[in-house]
Amino acid sequence: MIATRDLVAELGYERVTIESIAARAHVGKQTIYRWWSSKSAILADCILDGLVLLPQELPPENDDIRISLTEWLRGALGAMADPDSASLIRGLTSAAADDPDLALVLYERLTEPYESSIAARLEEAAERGELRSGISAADVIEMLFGTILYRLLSRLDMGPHVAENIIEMLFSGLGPT
Amino acid sequence: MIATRDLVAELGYERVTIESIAARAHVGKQTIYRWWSSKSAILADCILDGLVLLPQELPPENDDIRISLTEWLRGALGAMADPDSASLIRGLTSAAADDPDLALVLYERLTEPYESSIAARLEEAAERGELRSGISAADVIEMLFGTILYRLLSRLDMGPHVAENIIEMLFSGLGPT
Amino acid sequence: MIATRDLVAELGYERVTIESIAARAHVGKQTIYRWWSSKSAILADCILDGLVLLPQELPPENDDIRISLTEWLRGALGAMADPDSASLIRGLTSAAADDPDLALVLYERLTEPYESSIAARLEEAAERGELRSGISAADVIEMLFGTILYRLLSRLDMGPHVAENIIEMLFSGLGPT
Amino acid sequence: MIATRDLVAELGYERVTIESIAARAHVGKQTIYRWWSSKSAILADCILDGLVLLPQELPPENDDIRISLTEWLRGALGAMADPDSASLIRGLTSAAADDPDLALVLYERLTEPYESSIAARLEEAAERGELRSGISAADVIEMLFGTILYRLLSRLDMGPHVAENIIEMLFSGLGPT
DNA sequence: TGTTAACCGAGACGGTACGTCAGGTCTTGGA
DNA sequence: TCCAAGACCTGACGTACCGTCTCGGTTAACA
Repeated sequence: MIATRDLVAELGYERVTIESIAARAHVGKQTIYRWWSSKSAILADCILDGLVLLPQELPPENDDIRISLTEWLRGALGAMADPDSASLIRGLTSAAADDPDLALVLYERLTEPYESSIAARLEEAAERGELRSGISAADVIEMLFGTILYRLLSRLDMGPHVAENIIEMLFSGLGPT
Repeated sequence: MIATRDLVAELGYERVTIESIAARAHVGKQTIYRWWSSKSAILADCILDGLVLLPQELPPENDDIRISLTEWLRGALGAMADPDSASLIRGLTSAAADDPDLALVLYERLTEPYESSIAARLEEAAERGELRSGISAADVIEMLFGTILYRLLSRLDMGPHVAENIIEMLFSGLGPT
Repeated sequence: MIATRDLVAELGYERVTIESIAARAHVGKQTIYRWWSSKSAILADCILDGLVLLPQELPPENDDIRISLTEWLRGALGAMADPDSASLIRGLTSAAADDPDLALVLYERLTEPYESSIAARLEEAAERGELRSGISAADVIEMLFGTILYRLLSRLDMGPHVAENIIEMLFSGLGPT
Repeated sequence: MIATRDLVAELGYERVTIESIAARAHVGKQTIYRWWSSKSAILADCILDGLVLLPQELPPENDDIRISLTEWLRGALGAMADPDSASLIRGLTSAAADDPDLALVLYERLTEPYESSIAARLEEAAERGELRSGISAADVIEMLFGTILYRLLSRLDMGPHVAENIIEMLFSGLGPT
């Protein structure tokens, strides 16, 4: 529901009411309850329908994997610099914290498109010798998403240099050279 | 306020009402409003007063840094395996997503005790040759906390082997050996 | 609203709360506020709907006017001897003291049925030579109602002999014989 | 308490709170509760202390009793024409309707000063042949006060001609000449 | 084309919690 | 020692939304 997404972006999840959604959509409250059982369920469907924008696709395959990831992360962080997007994602976070079902939907929706794609990219890169072997795409995604989420909630800087730092640390590792 | 912390742990942040806090604390509602302006402000004070338990201290200095971090992470993840603690942290997350002021308090309270301690440990470790140089403690903390948070919200596994995987990846990095 | 009338009779106007009315009527508070703007407005509607009982009709026409009035007054005072009725009327008084609109409704509702009836009776009686001419029915009603009200508020005796005393004084006047 | 009288005059009885009285008088709330048990009790004392204006004393003895009463009633009604006084008396009425104790105090304070005085005047007048004998001062006072109260609550006219009508009816009686 | 059924906006309903106000009691710190 | 100042518990206020439940008016399918 477009009205829902817009209202969450405008006001934040907590401040959006079902009545306000109904009013904004020029729809009766009952019509909403006919299809969804809760506010978070509406959001879950917004996500499934792709109404909530997620970070863009990975850059094309022929790139260096490190550059690929850096650009992707830069794009994702950049999207979060937009106040409405940030507000929306914080709303989703709030909703997911309260509702395990929504959390599951959100998790799958967020990771699915990336997991297979990134897994393939990492594998190819490993074959090209750009990476060491034995790396789990899920772990990488988890770490990157977790970091974005943490910065988002902490209202930390989302500037472009941040992406480079993170990828640098991720690639080089902490161990001695 | 102890009543607040307990209720958030029991019911989740959203389901806690100011009235229920007042009733649990055998206190008038007005007394709460006299001292705090919102539910999240109470939570912020709970955090500042140390009523909300955070993961335990780092292990003793003489350990290998990698083992130190692994154990610390294992402990932190283990704490999140307790449903009440997990519920409390999810509540804090939800509150922080809605209230920038609380987010700031929470962020500072969470990172302060670790930042200096971990920074020192990392520095010593680097001197002992266990780490490469130029590593930002803040970045490490951010990545670890972000990962914990992400797993918590996604209801992912918090088992002990997870800590090892993460530290392994973090130390080795993604780059080719 | 029957619940309102009963509660006012039981507890007195000041001690009746909108919440208690809502609870007694098994109704949400908002439903009451949707239809009435204040407690006194509810009472005004009770009066207009005839839910509040007023003293009975005048006795039949063929009576002597003095006996008629005496009996009517005795009946009215007798009704006030019932604690619930007395409490209800005191409640109306309290409400009327606070709310001019209610006072108007109450005044009209109280006097209307009597004014025309008593006026006609007085006129007939004057024609029969039982009364001197030039008497205003409104003034008589005002004096009788005022006296009842005063006795009611002062918790003075409402016994049957009182009616006779009052009518005696009213008919004979204070002047020398 | 002067502060009370002023506040009642300014705001009306209903809108005056004990807290506002305390604040205006630069006095602690407890000090007020030490001496009075309720807002209406304070007002009762205000009346007793003559801070609240009540109808003036009867005119001097050498007047004709009928003129005396007419002037007294005119004065009383005139005082009620002042919105502040009327509001105050309505407040007392409301309080008396709810609180039998206050009603008693108020009744005694209101009638006492008049009863003995009017009783004596009526007796003298009867001796001078201005009145018929056997008249109860209490009944006269009750009727006059009742009428004033009724007009006050009904928001009826308090103009000077009203006094004359009432006294005329009271003296002449309803019976045939 | 006219009748009927499903749908849906609008919004009233019984509720819960909100944040505020005032009541009456209890504690305290300065005169 | 007294008392203003004001925190405290209580309970009612009037409002915002909740999720449920009728209402009419419109639309679409069938007669």
